[in-house]
Amino acid sequence: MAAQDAAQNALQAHQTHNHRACIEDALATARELCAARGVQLTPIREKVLQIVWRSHKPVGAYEVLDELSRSHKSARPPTVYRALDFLMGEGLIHKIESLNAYLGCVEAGAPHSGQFLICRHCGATEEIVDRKLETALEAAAKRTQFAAERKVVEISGLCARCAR
Amino acid sequence: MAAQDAAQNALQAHQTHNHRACIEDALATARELCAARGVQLTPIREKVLQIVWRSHKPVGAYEVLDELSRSHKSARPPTVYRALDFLMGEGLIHKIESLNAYLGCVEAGAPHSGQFLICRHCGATEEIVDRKLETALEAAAKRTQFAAERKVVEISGLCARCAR
DNA sequence: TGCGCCAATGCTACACTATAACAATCCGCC
DNA sequence: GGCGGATTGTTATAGTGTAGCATTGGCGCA
Repeated sequence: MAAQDAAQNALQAHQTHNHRACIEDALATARELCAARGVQLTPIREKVLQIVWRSHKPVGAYEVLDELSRSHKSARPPTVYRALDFLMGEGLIHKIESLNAYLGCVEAGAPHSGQFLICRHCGATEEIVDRKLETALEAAAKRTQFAAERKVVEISGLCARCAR
Repeated sequence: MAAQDAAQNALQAHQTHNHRACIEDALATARELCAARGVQLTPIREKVLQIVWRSHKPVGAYEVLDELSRSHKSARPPTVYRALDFLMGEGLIHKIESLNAYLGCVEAGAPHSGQFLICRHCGATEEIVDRKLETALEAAAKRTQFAAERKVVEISGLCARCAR
């Protein structure tokens, strides 16, 4: 079954690393970063960050809400969007515009717009940091004296595993 | 007033070229292309294309619907989305993911994902065709054996006029 | 002529994504 | 104790997009 294969691929992708550690790293980094900046990583915000990090697939806001509701019964859409906005503001997560979904940032702390490879089959999304691509973006903007602020780069297709 | 200035800038941007001709070119190209491909550029589809081309700002689907309703009273959301889907399928318009809005394609006929410079002040959005950027995108994907299909590149910031 | 097919449109309802606006609470500080 | 700012609670609603089935209209063909 194709859907099963896709799920399997995503699962294997997760198994190629210790995802529990992956989440813990992200949370630890977030705690340090927030402490250093004097902003509050409240329980709700931390929980939302954890939910977003549960997989390497972008997660929709209402999916976050469903999950968050288990521990915070009073959670409503604004609860989630506020937390997501905070986390984006601190550079801890990214929004994937072409999916209206959110993904943990692998370079938390370094302010940047992300660049993403999104597999349309298994959903796994990888954030890449490509200096040449960054340079090309800057150059393209500069060519028309455009002052770039945010750069959205989202490449959809098939990941190596799903393409075989 | 800032909003007035922005509107003024967008207006001037339009005045730097003959936008009426601009629209007519787009419609003529679309007609030729559809005829050559044996697909139907129906009145609704043509009207939607014209509405999208009314400005160089991305237009929301419901904005299109409002406008379309004047000539087609029975128009409903599906009417608009079907037309937009058709036009995207034929490469006549692009969707700007970060705005959930649609923009006429300046390179109709040549299949491509667009690259866009979006001014957050006046809203004017320019489609650029940057070969180096394209190459950098391909290279970035290839690096992880990712089979790229669609590439979303949307740079937000301030256009030269609004940055002054 | 009448039938069947297919593309396009009509139409209702609904799902999903996101925000406005105001109230309540908590907590540190004077 | 009370003030002020940040956070969360709460209700309602705005904005974006699709499912699903009915209807129409043109075109080929028996």
